[in-house]
Amino acid sequence: MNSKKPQMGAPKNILVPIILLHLRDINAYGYELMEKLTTFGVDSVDRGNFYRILRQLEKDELVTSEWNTEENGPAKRIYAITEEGLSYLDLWAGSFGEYQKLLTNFFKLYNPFLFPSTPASKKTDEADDTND
Amino acid sequence: MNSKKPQMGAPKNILVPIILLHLRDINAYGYELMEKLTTFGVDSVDRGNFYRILRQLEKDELVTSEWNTEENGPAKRIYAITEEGLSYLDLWAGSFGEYQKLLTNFFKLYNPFLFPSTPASKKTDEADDTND
DNA sequence: ACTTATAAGTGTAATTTACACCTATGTGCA
DNA sequence: TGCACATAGGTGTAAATTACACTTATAAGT
Repeated sequence: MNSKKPQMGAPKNILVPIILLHLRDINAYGYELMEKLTTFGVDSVDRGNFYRILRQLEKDELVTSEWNTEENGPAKRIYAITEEGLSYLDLWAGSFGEYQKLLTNFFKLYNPFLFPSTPASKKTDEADDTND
Repeated sequence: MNSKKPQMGAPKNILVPIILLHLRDINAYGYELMEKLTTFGVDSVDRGNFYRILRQLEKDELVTSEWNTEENGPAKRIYAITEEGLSYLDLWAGSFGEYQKLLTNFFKLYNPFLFPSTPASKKTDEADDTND
């Protein structure tokens, strides 16, 4: 059994469901996954942490892995999702609705007039990444 | 200056923007805020942590506080949002778009057919808390 | 006086994350 | 050959965050 269920309120580690989601489609190794996540929208994944997450997922039996020494270069540890992993993914996606409700509430209160269901009239435009 | 800006990737403490959002409308004390958050959709706020967050917000000058000893019962520490707090709130709400994009990507990949604009056919139903 | 509800706060262990570093393989090249 | 470099996986550990339990204090009801 997995020792940690997706406890809502705030998604502590969104990397986990994203990793599982990618593994649902294709088996992949860590380095490969990190690249995919970057194109997916995750900015700067910490490599050290990432590998540790993968090992933890394997401990929790949400994924399995085996070495691939066929190709050139360093050996790759190929990960595959398990049935349990698929269940976890569904569970997460389902219970995530709670969090989404919270966010909907937030934006309703934040700006009751410009509700983000019509992103046409976003006053922030594209230049909103002005974080110092 | 605030020592911590809303660093995207994953909202570590969604309580902060929610607190500020409520304080934008009305000045309130901690206990009161906690009740509001519960109705808002936040499940089980840890009291200890909550008060500590408020003090931290004050240190960061996103809010100010003063004692109210007028009314009966224990003295209340009334919080009010500052200009900096308002700025922070806007900054958070703006940069949160990145995270939302991530979530949109997730659900696009999770189920390309049933996009979560129609949550009618959720197969997980309500009875999904069958964890250990 | 004692109990309960409200209000704010502290102590601290566990968890999570960030940052830096380490091992190892293969390729290119000088 | 020997060195730098890119890939691939991994560890150590301090900082940050969170969860859980506990404490102080005021007022109301009995």
